[in-house]
Amino acid sequence: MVRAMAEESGSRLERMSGMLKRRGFILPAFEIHGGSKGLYDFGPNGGRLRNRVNQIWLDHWISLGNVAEISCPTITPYEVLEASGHVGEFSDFMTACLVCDDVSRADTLLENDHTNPDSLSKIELDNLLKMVQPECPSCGANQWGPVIAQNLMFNTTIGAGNSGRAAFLRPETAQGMFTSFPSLYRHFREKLPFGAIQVGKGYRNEISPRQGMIRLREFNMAELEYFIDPEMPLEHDFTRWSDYEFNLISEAEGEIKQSISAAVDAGIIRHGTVGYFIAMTHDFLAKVGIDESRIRFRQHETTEMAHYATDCWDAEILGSYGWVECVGIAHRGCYDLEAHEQFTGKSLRARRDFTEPKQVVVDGWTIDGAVAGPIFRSLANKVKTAVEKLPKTVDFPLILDIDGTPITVEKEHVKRLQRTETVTGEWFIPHVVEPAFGIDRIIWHILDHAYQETTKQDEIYTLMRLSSNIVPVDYAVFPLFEKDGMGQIARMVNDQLNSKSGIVSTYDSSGSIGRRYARADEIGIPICVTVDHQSVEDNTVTIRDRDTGKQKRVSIADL
RNA sequence: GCGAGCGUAGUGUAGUGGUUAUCACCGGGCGUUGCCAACGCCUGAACCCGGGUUCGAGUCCCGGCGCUCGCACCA
Repeated sequence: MVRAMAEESGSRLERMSGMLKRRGFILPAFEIHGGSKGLYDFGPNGGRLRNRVNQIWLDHWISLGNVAEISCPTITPYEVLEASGHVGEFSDFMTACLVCDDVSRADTLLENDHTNPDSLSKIELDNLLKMVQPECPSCGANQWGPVIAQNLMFNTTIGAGNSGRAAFLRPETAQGMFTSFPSLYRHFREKLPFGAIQVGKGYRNEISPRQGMIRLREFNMAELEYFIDPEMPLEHDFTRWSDYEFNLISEAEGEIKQSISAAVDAGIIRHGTVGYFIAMTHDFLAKVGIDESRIRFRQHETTEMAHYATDCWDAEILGSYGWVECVGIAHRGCYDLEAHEQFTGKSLRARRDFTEPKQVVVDGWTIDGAVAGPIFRSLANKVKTAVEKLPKTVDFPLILDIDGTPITVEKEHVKRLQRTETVTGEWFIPHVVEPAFGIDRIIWHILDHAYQETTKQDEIYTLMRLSSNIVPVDYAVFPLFEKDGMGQIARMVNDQLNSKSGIVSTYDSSGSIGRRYARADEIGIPICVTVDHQSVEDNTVTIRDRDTGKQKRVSIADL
């Protein structure tokens, strides 16, 4: 029984994949050259469907009112992804033997020469490799080429030859939004919370892409980075969802059905904004035609979460491959902005005014610039910083340790510093809540959920019950026959529909009328318009609903 | 990356070394039919790539590429 079901669903998957290829939804890319694993085309129907999904996604988040769309390059300099932690987490450092071309992991080669080679940077590995000259495990030589970060990110070079700058194709769109933070902060008049969204391509050089559209090497992603002040009270309105029970799998409670506000109040969802985005994500998925009963939200185990995240929920969708994670909603704390700030020294902060200004009494020492400056020269600034940290009770002269050098500070080098400052606010690194959508995986499940097989005269009849929000073609126009003027009327109706903005209509006159309806059903065209003999008399046509097959007669003018 | 299986028209397939590669659906044209894959005629379209064995390879062998499944990997 179970086996029979498995075989049944297996062949359904095969028939569906065949149909998606035949009808130009999704197909293997570059197939005439043998194809390439993990790369797919969206065909003439899939292309438009993808575009409409992207557009709905953008509109969905922009409707929040404090979210802006941006677009960043996919080519990303090495340093950006080094700062974000991707180089360390995402890749292995490889080096090629100059004699036999065999590639080895640099840290493995240096295992006997360093206590923790895994922790070394690329430059450190390069240097240590030149110094140690370890033996090549395959040929015994000891000449090594430059260290290259390799694996899950695609390497590339900006510019030509030796002067080129190391770079990657981005593994996610997020980093561009973090590095654009100063511009976003100004755009939003320096007021949190606000968000940046972006749809675009991401690249991961997966070791072994599998399962069709589920793991790709180049994929469409859509991410929102929502910047918040961790100390500001949240203002999320959950009333829209007060009657809706979400499928949640929480770390503590297991599988439960609960409203979002209840789950947030109970602390199951650890942050209100995460809860709000879970609800928003659910609405988006429903809008593009995902079956609501096949959506669930699963909380990451504490051990499975990235070390900096405080809460993370995946939206999982049930389809032909089981439950697949399609959206990740993570509270990332201040990790990303802080990482870029530390790496670049540029401020990525927002300002928070105190409710009442604070009086800060400064009572200590500082250097007397006129005297100490010429004496300490380039160290003067560091001496000043050190002196200002001293308590007011110290006696001079005293010896300070500046970068490992003992410096004697005489009484005439310093002066008392006493003043009262009024501090009106403080700078802090905003926290980030990030919903990240795998568009291809979502599209796969849209197609999977829409694909329906019924039986008609002992044959399998295929119907795509796509949401009219995202169908690639909105109308099909058929002349019952292409004679007696029906063809001309049908062409005119088709032109009229196509001239409307955002509407796509196709004209089809080949084969019997039933065959044309069947073709339209397989693409998921919601409305078929048929021009018949009566149309010639009174300018009416029949319109047929895809899902019910029901027809009614309307005037051409009313279309 | 390792192991196993597979690769034939757009799709699904038949083909155990021997004519011009099977069948169905499919696509296009014409005809016919008063609305749900009807029918007739005509027509289009394939052995993944490269080597080898052989008089002869879609078929056997080797390598590559791709697909599927397990193991590993999957911020």
